Amino acid sequence: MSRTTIADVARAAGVTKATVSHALSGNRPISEETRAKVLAAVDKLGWVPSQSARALANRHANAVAVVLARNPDVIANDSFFPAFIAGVESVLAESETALVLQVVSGREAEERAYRSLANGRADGALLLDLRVDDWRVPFLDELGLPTVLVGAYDQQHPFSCIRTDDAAPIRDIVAHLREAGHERIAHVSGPLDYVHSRARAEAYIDEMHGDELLREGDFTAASGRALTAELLALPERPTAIMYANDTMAIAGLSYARSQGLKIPDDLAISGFDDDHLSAHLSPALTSVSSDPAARGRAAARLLRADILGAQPRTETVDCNVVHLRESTSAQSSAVSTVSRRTP
Amino acid sequence: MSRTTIADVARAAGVTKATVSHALSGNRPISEETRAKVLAAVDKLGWVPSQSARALANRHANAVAVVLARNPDVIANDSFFPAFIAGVESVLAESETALVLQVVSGREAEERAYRSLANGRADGALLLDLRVDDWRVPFLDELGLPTVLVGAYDQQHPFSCIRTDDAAPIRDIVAHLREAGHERIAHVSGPLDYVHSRARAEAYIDEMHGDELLREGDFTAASGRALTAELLALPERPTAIMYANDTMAIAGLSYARSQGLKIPDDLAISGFDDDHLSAHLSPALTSVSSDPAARGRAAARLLRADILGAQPRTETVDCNVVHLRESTSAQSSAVSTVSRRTP
DNA sequence: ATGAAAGCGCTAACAC
DNA sequence: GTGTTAGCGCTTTCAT
Repeated sequence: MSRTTIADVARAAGVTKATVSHALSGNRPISEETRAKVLAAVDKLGWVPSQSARALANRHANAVAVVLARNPDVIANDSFFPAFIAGVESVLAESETALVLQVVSGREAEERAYRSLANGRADGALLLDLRVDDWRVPFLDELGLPTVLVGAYDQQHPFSCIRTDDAAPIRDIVAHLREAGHERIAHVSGPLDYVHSRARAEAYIDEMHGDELLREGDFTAASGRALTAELLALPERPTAIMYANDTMAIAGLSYARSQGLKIPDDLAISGFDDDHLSAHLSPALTSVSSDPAARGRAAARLLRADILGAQPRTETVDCNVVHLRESTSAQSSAVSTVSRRTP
Repeated sequence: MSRTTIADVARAAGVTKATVSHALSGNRPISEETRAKVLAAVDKLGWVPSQSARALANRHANAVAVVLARNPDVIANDSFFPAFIAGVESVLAESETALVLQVVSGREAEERAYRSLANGRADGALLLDLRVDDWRVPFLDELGLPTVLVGAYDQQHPFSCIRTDDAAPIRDIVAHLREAGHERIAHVSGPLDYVHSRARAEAYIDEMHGDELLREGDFTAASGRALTAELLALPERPTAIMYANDTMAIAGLSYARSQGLKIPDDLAISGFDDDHLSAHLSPALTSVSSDPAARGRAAARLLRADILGAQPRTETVDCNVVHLRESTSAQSSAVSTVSRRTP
């Protein structure tokens, strides 16, 4: 418990608290001589300003927040999140800003969390896992907490936003599958109230002219398996299944194999998110990498600007790359990594 | 920016600030009647106490910290970290405690980070990636910041500690490989100044009676590949390689294959950390799962107790489970998952 | 260029 | 049982 305060420093330097404060912030002219004395005293006492006192006086916390309403288990198996956070941190580190992470369960807890964040714990928030008509958007607007939406949120909103084109890679994969002769192409999506799940599903529906072979999953291996079973039990079963993440894809792949199907010859399979091991599976899994770190960096930069008072703006981070691999190409073996930037 | 303060609530309820404060904290007797009035006013105004003001007055932040001195990229590809954080959060959520995550580069930045955390940003810290003779241990002791060491730190220290037995799974795998007839067993470790890397390496050296086939990697795919190349170029090449994580193991596996070796017949391979896809690789990768979430929960509980003034104590969380799979067993195919609790 | 003093919003002695 | 008041450690007018 560092008991040294600005008063101790002031005393040691033979000046007042105000002078110490200004010597460090540069908020008013200070003679070189006294500044040197102050700096020496600071150094000698190893003083670091109290974050809480500073936050109270300044009305800002030097911290930004991410609130996750997810189940802790889901966080553990998500490959997007850690990379995203890493990207965020790489920007925040420049300005010695901290990241406050809060996991909540239930809407009431989440509201409390945002209220208390807005009340001195954080200067802004990053909103993930956006849902269609997300209640948090108007709520945070009312709280007046600078916020950046991470995801293509289409409703009215007053915030900065990091968009991604989720439709393009889906269309690309459909096109690829069709070239390979597939006609009955299914899609196991994520929960459709997530904006990104919906965007992908809509692109799929648009390409396929219908949702006959669309099934709504929840990103877990269990749902991947169950929905694959359902699809394969159809009178006319699909010959290809596109999954909304790699976890479901692999669960589906295992199930299909257990039913005696050969991948990709009997059933083509693609994932999404491109887990760092997916390229090493056998067959290597076709997937879409999306550079979550780049999105984290962009989001953090936008949020920093917003906090400093910039006008909110929308930025599209186009980093989806389709990796076509063995699991969708009957001529197997070759690890054909056709990378292609989405337009 | 919620402008409502405790004073507004007091006015609305027709009482003073002190009464409001106590009505909520229960720190002194309050008549049911006024408590009801206060609660109603709080509710009506949607008031949430200012974290910064409270932190300043109370000298505690309702937050704990994790400082990572890692490169952001490394965070993104680590399967331990997100699960650990998820475990931590599941405990912190109970007490509405926030987690402050800070990524720093360089020792000076790290010292500043801890100083400022100790100064009102956090009530305690979780120390990961422990190194032999870690400077942070005496440093945090001097700062007086309650801390929990996550890892088997053997030097003198005044903190609570979450230990894991890293040696046992290594011995198990060596034993398994020997039973399969292997004699030249190599180990590609993590950086040896990490206590867990060292513990594993020492167990290996002890089993093998030497470090002839030990190579020090850094957990990246690149180092896995390079050191595998080095080992396979040896006049008498190893017939088995144990890697300190799955990423290096898979990189090594790919390299070995590119040299025409069959896995596991020509070369047996094991990893560590049991990435959630490792069981789905082909051959399925022998690895060690370690339940990072359980360690996160234990660490958070210990830290909470420490902050509340409990005596520091050391707890061993024994959750290492060896998963023997195809990559180490010549009779391939069967996904033999021999799970076995380490003693 | 520097000092003095008034808060920031909350908690907790200290009255009554 | 409730009101008054003095801080917590910093920033920032307002003086000088």
